[in-house]
Amino acid sequence: MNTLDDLLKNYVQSDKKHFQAGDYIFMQGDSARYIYIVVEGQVRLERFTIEGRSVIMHMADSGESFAEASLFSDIYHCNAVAAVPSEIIFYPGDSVLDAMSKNSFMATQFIAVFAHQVRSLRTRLELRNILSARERIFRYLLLNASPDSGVIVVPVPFKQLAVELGLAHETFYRELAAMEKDGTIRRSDRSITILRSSLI
Amino acid sequence: MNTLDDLLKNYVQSDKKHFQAGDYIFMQGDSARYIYIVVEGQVRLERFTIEGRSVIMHMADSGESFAEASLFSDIYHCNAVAAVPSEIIFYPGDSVLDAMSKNSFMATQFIAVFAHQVRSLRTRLELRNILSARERIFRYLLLNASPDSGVIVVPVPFKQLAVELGLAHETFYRELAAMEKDGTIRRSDRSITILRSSLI
DNA sequence: CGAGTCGTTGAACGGAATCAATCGTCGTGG
DNA sequence: CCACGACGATTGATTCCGTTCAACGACTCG
Repeated sequence: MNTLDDLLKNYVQSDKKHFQAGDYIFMQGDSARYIYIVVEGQVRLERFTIEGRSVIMHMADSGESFAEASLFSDIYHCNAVAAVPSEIIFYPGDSVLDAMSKNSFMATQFIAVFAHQVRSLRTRLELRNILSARERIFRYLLLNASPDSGVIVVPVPFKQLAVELGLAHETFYRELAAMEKDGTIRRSDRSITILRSSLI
Repeated sequence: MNTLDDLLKNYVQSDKKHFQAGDYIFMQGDSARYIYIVVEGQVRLERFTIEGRSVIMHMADSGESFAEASLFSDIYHCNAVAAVPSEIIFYPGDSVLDAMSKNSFMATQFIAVFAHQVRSLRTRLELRNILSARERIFRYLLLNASPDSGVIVVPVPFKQLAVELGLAHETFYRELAAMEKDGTIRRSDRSITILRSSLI
């Protein structure tokens, strides 16, 4: 039970809808009614600023939820736009709040999901403080390796992992190749094994 | 009511303690009993990995909470070490859970705090995807400017803001000076005014 | 069998980190 | 009360390494 969707689907009725690339899911100032889950696709959250410029606040990928803060606000404070054709689930905010007030176990689970997410985001942010691509990748591997075997199974294409790590995919592949060459790791398809901690 | 401390102090009794730099607040594997708030100082959250290496997961600064996930775990999954002399508040996890189950309003507030934090972390992470220092700073300013006046009041030393933006402070000062010179912003002490959107 | 995407490697460029030095301010203690 | 140290703010010069552009092979899917 790591995602909001896993939790909410047990307690609250939802709706589902498809959006074309460029479609608005909601706009800044609209009354905040729903929490959303990206089933498939990608959603861009952007805020209008002075002079009509927009600034990207977040890109929600498939599996992620967004606009959770709408539970506690009357209006949305940003736009949500489908960046690619996307399948989106809607949970009515008032139903969610209602379920929480009636079911403290569900409320607790809700907090657990958020606490987990906060921890994960903090760690990702901390990784970005590491300048060296090599070191950043290596620390990521250390953090995600199974403690006993030192194996990491990457559930997504490496290209996407590079994005998550904030690296150009070319750099990522290059460093991975270098680390394999010097015996730091071993690769086979989607799994990586840490052999030794080259860098101290 | 934006922080856990603001919320919890109304419902749960806490304890306070001082730590010297290097002191352990808890260690990986200890039974998870408390949620913590950094009143003053800085705490390093680190995880031991294979071969006894440790990887930093997060640096908690003053005002921040940490180990919130301990509410839902039997043991801590990382070490917490005071990086500098620090003043730390403890909230017993079971008391917090108890308060939440008895008071659904408090539980809802708890979720609001987390939702806010998640949104904030996502935005910070998204900012880091911007390669150019100039653009990164400028987008930060746009996001944090008062919508009408375009004024940003920075509550911390610029040096610290540079850290939050993931830039060397020299780079930060340089770009700020350049932006002031070319008329993009105006500065006076701790407040910055956006004059025009130089970059499109 | 093409279109699209992942994976991979090479070469060149640019810009941010780094090292270094200086100034101003604030607090502190002798 | 002044000397000193600590730290923020600032600017200059240099280095380095990650991005970018480019090109190619492998593989999948329609």
